[in-house]
Amino acid sequence: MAVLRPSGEISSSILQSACASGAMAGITAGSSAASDGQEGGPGESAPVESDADTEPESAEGDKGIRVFDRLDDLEPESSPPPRVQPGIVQHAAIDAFSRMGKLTSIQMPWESPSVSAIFSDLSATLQPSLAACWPGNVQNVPAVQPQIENIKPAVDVNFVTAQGPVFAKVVKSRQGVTPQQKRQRDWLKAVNIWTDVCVRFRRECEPGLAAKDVPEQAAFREAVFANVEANAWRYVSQLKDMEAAPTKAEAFLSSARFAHFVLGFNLALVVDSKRVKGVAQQMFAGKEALKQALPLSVHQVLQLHQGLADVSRHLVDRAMCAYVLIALYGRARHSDLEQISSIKHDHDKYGGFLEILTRKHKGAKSAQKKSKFLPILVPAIGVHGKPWMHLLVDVFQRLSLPVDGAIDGPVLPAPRDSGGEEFSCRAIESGEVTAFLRQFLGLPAPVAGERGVSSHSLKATCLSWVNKYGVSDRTQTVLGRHCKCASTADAVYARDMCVGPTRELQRIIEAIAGGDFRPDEARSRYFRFPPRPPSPVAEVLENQRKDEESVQSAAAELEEGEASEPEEPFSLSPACGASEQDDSSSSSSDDGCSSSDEEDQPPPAKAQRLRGRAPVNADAQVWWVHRRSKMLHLVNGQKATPDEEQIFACGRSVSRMFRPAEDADVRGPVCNTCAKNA
DNA sequence: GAGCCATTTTATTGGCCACA
DNA sequence: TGTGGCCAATAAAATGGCTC
Repeated sequence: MAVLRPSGEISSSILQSACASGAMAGITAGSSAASDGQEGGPGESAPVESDADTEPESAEGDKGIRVFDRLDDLEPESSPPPRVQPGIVQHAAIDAFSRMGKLTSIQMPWESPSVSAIFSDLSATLQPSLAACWPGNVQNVPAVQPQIENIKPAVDVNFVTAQGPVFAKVVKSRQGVTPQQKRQRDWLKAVNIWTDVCVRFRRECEPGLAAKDVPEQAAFREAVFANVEANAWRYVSQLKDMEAAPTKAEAFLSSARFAHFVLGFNLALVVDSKRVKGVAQQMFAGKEALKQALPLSVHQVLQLHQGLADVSRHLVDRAMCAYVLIALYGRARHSDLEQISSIKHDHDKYGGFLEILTRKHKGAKSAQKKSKFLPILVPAIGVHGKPWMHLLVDVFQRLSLPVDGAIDGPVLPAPRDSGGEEFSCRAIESGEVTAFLRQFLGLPAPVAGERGVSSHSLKATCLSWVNKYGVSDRTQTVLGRHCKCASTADAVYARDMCVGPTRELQRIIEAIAGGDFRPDEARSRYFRFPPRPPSPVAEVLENQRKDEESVQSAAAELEEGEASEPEEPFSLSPACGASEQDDSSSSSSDDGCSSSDEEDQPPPAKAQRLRGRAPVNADAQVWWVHRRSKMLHLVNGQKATPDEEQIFACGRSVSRMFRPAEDADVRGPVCNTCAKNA
């Protein structure tokens, strides 16, 4: 009897029940990664329900829940199963079973047109008998349905199509589904599909278990499953001959691995097959070269600042400009801002940061990382040399959008109508941000094969600047918010760790504002020559600040005789933003503090390992070999500049661990990534 | 057939882990 | 510690279905 702890192992148990026997090896309860599948699913945050009143301990003494030991348990029983105590994961799995009869997306091999023609006379007996036949009390369990807001489509949108606010042209009319609800819906769907596969496999493919097994079906089963590796190889070979998408065979192998290692299908011959993997990799190597989103130019960022400050524009357009600037200066993915925890303001008209905390981000995969906040520090001074946070606060407050304290939702929800007075609970989507950027900046749609400017450009822009400016690898790594930076630090430490690099970014932004750094120019003209330190704008503002500080200090001494206190945080009142909008022509951050921060910084970390493709000149390819592993790597043999670091096509740097390959080396193993990128 | 929306497919990128 | 490989999350493009 499988006894399940209320930790969500029901999903694996059900799949185990569905899979265990014959062609499918059983899954060890409690060890299956399927139980980990709730990670990232709705079970991650929802508490497991308990019902101690109805759930006495099992005979084994485990306070678990007996759900289904075998699939046979799913057959109608004269007496209902003794106990059901579903938590959210259990609900999901039960709900998946309750929907089985509705699922038609999975086409079993014998249902394909060609094979079904052969077995057409068996259609009556091969009809999947998947009508739900669940124990009564299971049906009584309230299935977890996403509480989708406004099931009726929010089609109360009557967007202006001609001249009008940009957001009205790019924001789509969609159901108001929160990011959590969307995540839960996708998760349930995945559970449904895999459960469908498992149950139908067992019902119809295992000898003796099909409702009405017939000789023809058994023969077909034998033909298909007795030589599963050969069939898999024929399939991927066919994909290659058909010139299918380069990743399709790899995707097939990934599915086979999941089915084998997680669900317990006995597919070892497939996942270990050299020839299947070989064909998949040959196809994968045919992928087109990497085309990353273009970073925004300084001029385009200035346009966004202008849009935010332009009072003649629609408030929602200004809010979207502010959102884009937050993502840009915060080096945030669109998804990082989709479900934030809180916003904290720590800035004044001289600089500082907007601090956003989020727990839902791309790096949050392990349970440990999910428990940590990802701090996003946004510099308060823009490339126009002025503070801009007060405009953000002003616009958001006018729209009644939360901009301080706990948020627990998206930074910018999608407007519900063209009036921009109401907002849906759903977050603005990445596609809408991309469309807004292109519309607002007047950029044409990228030509086929190019990425152009997209929401990805927001994360890439500042990182491109710091890269061109030549800051340390550690600073780039922290600013890029790569998880390795926070892997050994708790949330508070990670937040403090970001301050120094973000100040460094602020100085780069000020250098751009002062004209000392021009990232959009050719490499040889990035920096002003001769250098002009410090910039007049920064100098004037610094003097202004010192003057004000001296006045405040003198006043404080006169009044209280106390030591000067820290500056007050930036006022969030609308009046503050409006009054200070125009009187500060430029600004700079506190360089004095940043220098001390630099001294406190730990020694630079080792260079970040680059991933993805590095450009390789087809006419100048040189193979190198790793001295120890004898693995061959490909490098572009022509440097753009003599001091340029050489990078392999796999993204690794050329080091003394490598040497140019000789004839004797060419039979050695080849780096798959280099081969793909060649 | 155009336009819109939802879904599916493909591409990108960072994390994690095994192994030498 | 360096290296290779796999997985997961996400973005964006492609596709399909529906309505007018």
